[in-house]
Amino acid sequence: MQSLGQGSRRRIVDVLTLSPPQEGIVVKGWVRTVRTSKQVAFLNVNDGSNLSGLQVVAGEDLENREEVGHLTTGSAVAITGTLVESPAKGQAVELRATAVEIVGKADPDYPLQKKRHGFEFLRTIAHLRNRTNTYGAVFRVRNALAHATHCFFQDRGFVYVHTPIITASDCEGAGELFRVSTLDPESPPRNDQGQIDWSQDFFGGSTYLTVSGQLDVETFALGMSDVYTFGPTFRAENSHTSRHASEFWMIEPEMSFCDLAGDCDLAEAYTKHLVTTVLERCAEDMAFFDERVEKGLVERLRAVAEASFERMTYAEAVRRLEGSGQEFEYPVYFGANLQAEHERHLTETLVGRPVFVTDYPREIKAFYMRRNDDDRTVAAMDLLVPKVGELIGGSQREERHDVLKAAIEAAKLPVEAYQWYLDTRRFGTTPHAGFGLGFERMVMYATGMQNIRDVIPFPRTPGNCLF
RNA sequence: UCCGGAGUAGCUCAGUCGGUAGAGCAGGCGGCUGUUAACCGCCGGGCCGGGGGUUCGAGUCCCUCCUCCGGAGCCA
Repeated sequence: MQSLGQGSRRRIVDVLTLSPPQEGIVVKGWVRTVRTSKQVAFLNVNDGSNLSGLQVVAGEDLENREEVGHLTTGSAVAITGTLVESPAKGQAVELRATAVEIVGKADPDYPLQKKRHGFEFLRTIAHLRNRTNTYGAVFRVRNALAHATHCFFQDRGFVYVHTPIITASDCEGAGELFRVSTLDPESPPRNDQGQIDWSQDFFGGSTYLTVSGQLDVETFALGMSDVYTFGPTFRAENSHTSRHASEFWMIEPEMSFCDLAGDCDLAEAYTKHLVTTVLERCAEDMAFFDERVEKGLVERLRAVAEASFERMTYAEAVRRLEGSGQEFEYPVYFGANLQAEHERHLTETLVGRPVFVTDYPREIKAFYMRRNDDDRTVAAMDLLVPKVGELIGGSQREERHDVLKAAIEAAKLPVEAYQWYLDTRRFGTTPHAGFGLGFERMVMYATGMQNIRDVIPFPRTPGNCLF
């Protein structure tokens, strides 16, 4: 039996690097366009390995030339032929077909056409949209960013920790949770007071989908030094914005024996590594985004790769914003959470490049952030970047047992549920720090795409869980 | 959840003052000396988001609901 593995075909991106002529080349992919004239038919075939695809020429001598000329967009084909220099403009080489096997025809109602579609429509056919120029490029870049993430941390000796998806506690009070339950919703068991008795649920108590792997990964840092987690995260927030999804991916590194400045150093190096890698590895796709999605994108990213990021305290940021003369919808004052409009103005206008804002008032930050000596701020940092706003949020963690316990109590969280977390502060605690990066935010930043639903393969948002 | 905008052919859209529903692309058929979002000709294609109202008459005006988009909040 003949094998149909990868060995029997070549990726188009690789074929394009060969110097013609080359006989006996086999490519397989999907037809993007068909142009037919009396003698010749031209197919643009794309296998997802690059943006431009390969021009295939079906000449008169081809046995099934008639059938090939009637191929519809979206059909799957396997082509054997000779790679030759192209006599026409538009491409350097083309594949002169000696055989075209029609592997899978596309019905005439194939929804993708040889023209621009709106992103809104393409979201309704998320199972097919990876076959378009834009989404193919998005998902190649997304892949490159994921790979670059692992390379960056692995090269620095970080251990990849798979933190759990199902959790028992509302980790940090970060947003609404999705409950995980196997109880019968029609008739759940009830206690004496008539309330649902969650102790009879699958795990013997209430469980939820994770909103952050941070607390779990912290415990690994306090034993394995440098670690990171990279996985799906879930928020049941009813947000209708272009920047929020109910299911998204998050990268959370955590380092022991590290302070806030070291945390910023890592965040800056990581961001630059991602940007540099994607410019190098996805040059064709990035040029496409630069031309069709956001003019000046490549230049903007290059500047990020070379700039040194500004660092300023929250207090200074507030002073700069107050003194900027800019009118804001929401007032700026010490103690206020920086609004999206403030963050954008700071990084885009006042600083003009990425900026770390550090040392926020402790009232507006999470309980686990380390209290500063001034007693009113915590060792938190946000990385703000032009166009997107907050890209990374991190902090040095509170390593002092009693201070942490008091913070949990002050936040009105159940101390019992955090006993395991507090344990790490009793058994060899160390200063440690980490941050979280919403992966889709990074993909948006790198591609210039404006909507989170267009950078994740199958977006989940309130009221929408198709595919 | 709040504020704003939009729903017309498979897609992208036009539709004047309220008076019989339009184009381009896609699809089908044919033509064309190697095309580049090819080009030329012909053909098929509509619950004008749903419901209610005003009117002799509603895609168009009013009410209501739904969905989508943008922004805000929440956050990543």
